[in-house]
This record gives sequence, C-alpha cells and structure tokens, in this order.
Amino acid sequence: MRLTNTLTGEVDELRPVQPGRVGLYVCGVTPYAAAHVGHAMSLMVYDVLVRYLRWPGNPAGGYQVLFTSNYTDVDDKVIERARESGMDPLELSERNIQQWEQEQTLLGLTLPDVRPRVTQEVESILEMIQEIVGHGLAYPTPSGDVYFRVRSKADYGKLSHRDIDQLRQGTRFEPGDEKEFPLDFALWKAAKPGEPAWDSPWGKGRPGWHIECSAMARRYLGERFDVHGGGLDLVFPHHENEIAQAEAAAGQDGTDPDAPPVFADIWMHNGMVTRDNTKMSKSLGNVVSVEEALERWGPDPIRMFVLTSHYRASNNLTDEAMAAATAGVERLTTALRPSEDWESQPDAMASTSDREIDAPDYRRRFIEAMEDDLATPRALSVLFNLARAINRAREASQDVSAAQAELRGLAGVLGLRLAQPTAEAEALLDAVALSRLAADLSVSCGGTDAASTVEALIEARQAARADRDFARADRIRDALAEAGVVLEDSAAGTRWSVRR
RNA sequence: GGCCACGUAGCCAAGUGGCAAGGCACGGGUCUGCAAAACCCAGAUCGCGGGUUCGAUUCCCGCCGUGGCCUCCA
Repeated sequence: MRLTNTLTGEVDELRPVQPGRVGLYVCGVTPYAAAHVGHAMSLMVYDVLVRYLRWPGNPAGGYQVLFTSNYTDVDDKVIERARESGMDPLELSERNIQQWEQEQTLLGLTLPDVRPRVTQEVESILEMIQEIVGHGLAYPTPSGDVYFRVRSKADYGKLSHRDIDQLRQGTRFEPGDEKEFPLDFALWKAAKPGEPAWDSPWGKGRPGWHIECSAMARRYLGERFDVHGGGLDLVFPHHENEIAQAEAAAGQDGTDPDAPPVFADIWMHNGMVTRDNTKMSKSLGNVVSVEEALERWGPDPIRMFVLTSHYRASNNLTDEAMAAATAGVERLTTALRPSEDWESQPDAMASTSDREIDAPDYRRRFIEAMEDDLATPRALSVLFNLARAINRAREASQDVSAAQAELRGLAGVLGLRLAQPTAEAEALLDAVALSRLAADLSVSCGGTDAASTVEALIEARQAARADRDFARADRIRDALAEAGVVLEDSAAGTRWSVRR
C-alpha cells in the first residue's frame, strides 16, 4: 500500500518494520472540551486505514495492527478550562475522555488498542527527557523548566520543510525568557501554584506539550515504527518536535546521514474540516460537536461525507453536502435490500446468462483504489457502480445475493454499516402522534405501539386503493410521510421505512 | 511578509499528456392509479494568460482567487 509521506514529500510504499505487523500512532485529542466533527473526521480516516490494513482481503492478506492514540490529559488549555469552570483539571479531562470514547463507539470508530494518557506516563516521559539532556540536546533553566536545544539539531525542520532561519523570523524573546534560542521549546514545565505537578530531577512540574507523544509512541510501538498520523495543522510544530525529541533521545543530532532510522517511517496527515468554507473555531461559534452531528445526521452519513473526499484534502461541511451524503448512504442501503422486498423475484432460469455481476472485478478495483494512498473517493465510486449493477441485475430477475455480499463486505471495510431500517429507527417514531393520526383518519388498530399503528394505517390505505378511493389512500400516505414514515408500493406489497 | 496546498458541471468530489470517475440536486423517459424506489437518457471544452508538445485539464512560468501553517488546534 502506498501513502503520502509528509517527511519525504512523496507517496511511499508501506514496508512494515516487522513483516505482517503495522505499528500506528495517531495524535489524539487534548480533552479540554467535547470533541467536534474535525476530531471525528481525523479519527475516521485512521479508522478506515486500520480496517483496511486488518482486512484479510488486502494484498498483504491482512496485517496485525497495533493502533495507539494518546490523550494529552494535562496541558495549559485543560488547566485554563478547569480553572474557568472551577473544576479539577484531571476531572475535566476524565469527563471529556469518557464522552469522547462513547461517541467514538457511536460513530463506529475502532477504539485504539492502546490509549495512553500523559498523567499515567510521566515516568517514561521523564526518562526520555533525561536522555535528551544527557545527549546535550536539552537544558534545564534556573526556574526548573527544561528546553529542547533546537540549534543543536542540525536537521530540525525536515518534516515541515522549513529551516531554522526562516522560522526564526517573527519570533522573539519574551521578557524574562530563559530560552537560549527563541525556537527552543519546553520538554518540562516547572509547576505554578495550584497546577497538577509531578516530581522530577528539576523540581516539581509537568511535561511540555510535544514530549508525551514521542515517549508514548516509543514505549508502545518501539524506537522505530511504521505510520504516524494526525491533522495537517500538527505538522508544525508538534510533529516536527516529536521527531526532534525521538531522534535526540537516540543520540542523533542530525549530522550523521547514515544514522539508523528512528521513530515513524511514514508521516500521514489528514486535511481539516471547514464549516460553510470557514475553519471551525470557538470564536466564530461555528463548531459542530460530535454530539450534534450524530443527532442530526447519524454515523453512516458522517462517514460517507468524510470518505467522499480524499483524506489529505480539506472537507467542507455544509447542510447540502450532508444531505448528499445521506442520500448516498440510502442508495447503497437500498441495493442491499433482500430480494423478497422487490417485485421481481430471482428467476433460476434467468441467472444463467452471461450478464452475471463480476464481483471479483469490483473487489479488484476497490483494492486498487485503497492501495493508492487510501483513495476512498474512488473506492466509493466502485461501491456505487456495484450498487447500480445489483439494481440492474435485480430488474433482470437475476440472483444478486453474491454481489450483495460483496458490496456489504467492501462497505464494511470502509466502516459503513448500511443497516436496513429496523426497530431502532422505529423508536424514533412518536407512537402517540401516530395513533392520534389513525384516529383522525378513522382507522382502528390493535396495538398501541408505533409499528402496529403504521401497519394498520397501511392496511387501511390498501383497502382504500382496492376501492379505488385514491384520495383517501393518498391522504393516509401523506400523513404518514409527515410522521416520518415513507411508503413504497410494489407487487410484493407495501414496504415502509423511517426517514428523519 | 515567508513556506505549502488547492481552484474540474448548480453543489460535493475523483482522475489522466490523447474520447473528463462517482454522489447529490435539476430536466426528460420507463415502471406506477399517483408517488416512492429502481433503471435509461441528457448535462463540464477542467480559474485566467502565456510557454513546452503532434497534442495539456494533466508539465513549466505569470496572474487572480481560496485555504492551511509560521502562536494553541484533529
């Protein structure tokens, strides 16, 4: 599989350090607030990567993936937010992490295998800082901070493709700054009164922002691993610093071109989500939370929205785009309907023709797209082509069950559920409103639950149609539509489903 | 100001040096009592101006526009 590698600037072949196994690290959230759809999109990209890598159908026969993603559960922002709301910082983190993990499940995201937190990894973080200091690439200050010595790392800037001089422009020393150089960044921050703090050789304090990822990735994936992912906005300075720290800990100052590879082979970055063409930001008040997105659109449409653009491109969330994504999900779902629901039944005689669906060909094209830098838009178009082939074959009374199984399987690799409307959807219906509706239309029904009321109304409509009282039949159908129930007539009867 | 992306039909979005995927919306048609679903058909000279080439949407240069990063951010 090929992936765009920010480090090399090229699309590189994934060659796992250990054959058959892939170590993946993705920068997780800083849980100072509830997650928004940007976080969801990011994780969804790596979720699809993980699903595809693990899929036995891929050319490698399925990798064993160790998926690691962290929580930076203590940092400036967490502390600041906690202070504003009078909460304990770690309690605030904990609460947001709990909510986010619940939402990840609702979104159909594969939970990372390892989910380390800064507060539980301080020991390994301190270990790494000491190594870096030991190699002369970091220094403590009189106040008890420890800074990375950027100027001593010859290849600093190699990920974001910038040089130190260029970066230096626009920076300056703050008054009272103990840094040797403006670009130096904190590995360890001396504690201020009232802040969460841990003991260290330099006094009480807490880890700086970037060091936790270097330390955790090394601890769980080893000194060298395969893929590191995150948002495009993390390239600089976060990921740049992660590399610098990891290499510095290994004693590499960037002057030896033959130094063994350390840290991630491939750096993968996903684009940002914008809302109506504007970056989501708290100050603009246009942030869409995961909670809100799940409520409005549900997991499959959100996923469809994310997958219709390439992961590196930014993705503009609009109501229209979400409506299109929702309709797309329904199209695929409809193609998976059992044939009994259709008016034409499979005809044993018809399926012998040479027009049978070439399912392996669709699978081959799907794989080709996924292998090529996770080209989900192309993979999806293969799925839509397959859906059309299924619908067409079904109209020709052919048996499409094998093709449907293929479609379901491939959609599953992308994490799409494509569930037929079920009791779960029925729960959304308002049983009281429905029975009032039945009463208004003089329809009596046996049960009081939503489903049996709907059934009774459909029966009444069928009776009206039989009497050629189409005015009444249409009145019933319109009333049901208003209640969120959509009807479809066919020779096999009337089927109904719930639409939001 | 510096670095880096992107600009393809009404909207979203792939892709390629040689007839421009797919989805949504809209229009026409088949089916249907009417719908819905499904199927068929129609719809773009790929931001603008140069250059390279037998030939460019695809490569190069310039311009315009949008976005990201350079400070916290998925």
